[in-house]
Amino acid sequence: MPRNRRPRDREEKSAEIVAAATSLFSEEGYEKTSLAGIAAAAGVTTNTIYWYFQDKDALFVAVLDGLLRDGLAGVEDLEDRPWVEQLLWVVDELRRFDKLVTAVHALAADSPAIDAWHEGFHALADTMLAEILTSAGVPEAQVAARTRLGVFAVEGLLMHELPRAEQRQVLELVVEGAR
Amino acid sequence: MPRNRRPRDREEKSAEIVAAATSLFSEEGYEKTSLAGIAAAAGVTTNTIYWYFQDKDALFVAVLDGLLRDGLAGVEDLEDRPWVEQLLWVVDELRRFDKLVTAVHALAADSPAIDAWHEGFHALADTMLAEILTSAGVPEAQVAARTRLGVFAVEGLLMHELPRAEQRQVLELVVEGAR
DNA sequence: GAAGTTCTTGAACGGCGTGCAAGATAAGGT
DNA sequence: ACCTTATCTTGCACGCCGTTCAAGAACTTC
Repeated sequence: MPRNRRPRDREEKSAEIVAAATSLFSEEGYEKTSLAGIAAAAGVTTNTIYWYFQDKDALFVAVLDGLLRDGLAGVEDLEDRPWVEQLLWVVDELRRFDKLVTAVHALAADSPAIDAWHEGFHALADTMLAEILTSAGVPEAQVAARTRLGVFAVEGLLMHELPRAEQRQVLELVVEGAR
Repeated sequence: MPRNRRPRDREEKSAEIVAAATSLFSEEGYEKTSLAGIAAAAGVTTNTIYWYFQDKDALFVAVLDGLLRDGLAGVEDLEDRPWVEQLLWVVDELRRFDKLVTAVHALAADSPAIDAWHEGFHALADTMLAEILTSAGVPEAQVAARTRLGVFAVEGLLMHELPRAEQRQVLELVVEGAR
């Protein structure tokens, strides 16, 4: 009884599909990207995708996981910069995938898998932002509420284009008066 | 040369379609609502919708316009209440249509009609919130930035469920420190 | 009635996500 | 060397979607 064929293939092929899906989802958005298009870009058949992923949502979650992993890798070397600059960096980074941001919010209500990813992402984002605000001098009693406001501010900046100066103004208001 | 058949029908029928579309869009969201379902609920054929509206997006905009008109009608009698309560009322009101909120953000990038409605809505919202903040004592120089932060806060509260007390905390931060 | 406009429908198209049964590929056991 | 078995790939089909177009029905005016 042979246990497997080529244990390597699984990861490689699925990574190729995720790569193709990542660029198409990012460029065209979730709804306008078809599995047929992803399959063609990855050089496989549509149905092959179904061997590696349960459905379109599961593939989308895999894309999100990959982007999050890559994004976290770039966070390392900016810990010592001013907190506003850190947030602006995050805004710039996420802005490249603004179509995915709105897609996540739209799909979370219907897809448990995407909803779970969304909750996990916010838990992580809340933790990181709370640390930033704490080291920026926000008193402990205010960190929770200001963290939520900060997350809303970042999300707002993602979905509505604003000049750099006004982006900075909005972010500064998140800690203003907190000393 | 007969000029028209029954000038009344146009508005009545289109209003019936919009009514059916409003409830279905609100309950199921944009993507999960089919024109066939709307047509059935309105007692017409799918293709009849195309006589009154150019496409699904145009019908959606008509739904948004109707909801906005109804919503503005309820705003009148709360001008003298505290500004936080006013915003919480808006949050409650919009929360009933949270699926439409995410849908608008997701569709605006692809549909010029929806994008135009979105911009118009924000122009209106900015004006109203700016008035509220001004009469709440925010200095003129800070009104613009705090208005934007306030809009982001409201949108955030729409898309992420929070206990009432924390909703109030977040909103209060929007003017805190402004005197 | 005939003409002409307004509204409604039937039939069809291409594309979508997805399921299922058959086929290819390569490993292990004998 | 074969045959079994697990892994992977594909072909084919289904039902639903938004949208189009040409044909028909309903009604107003002449």
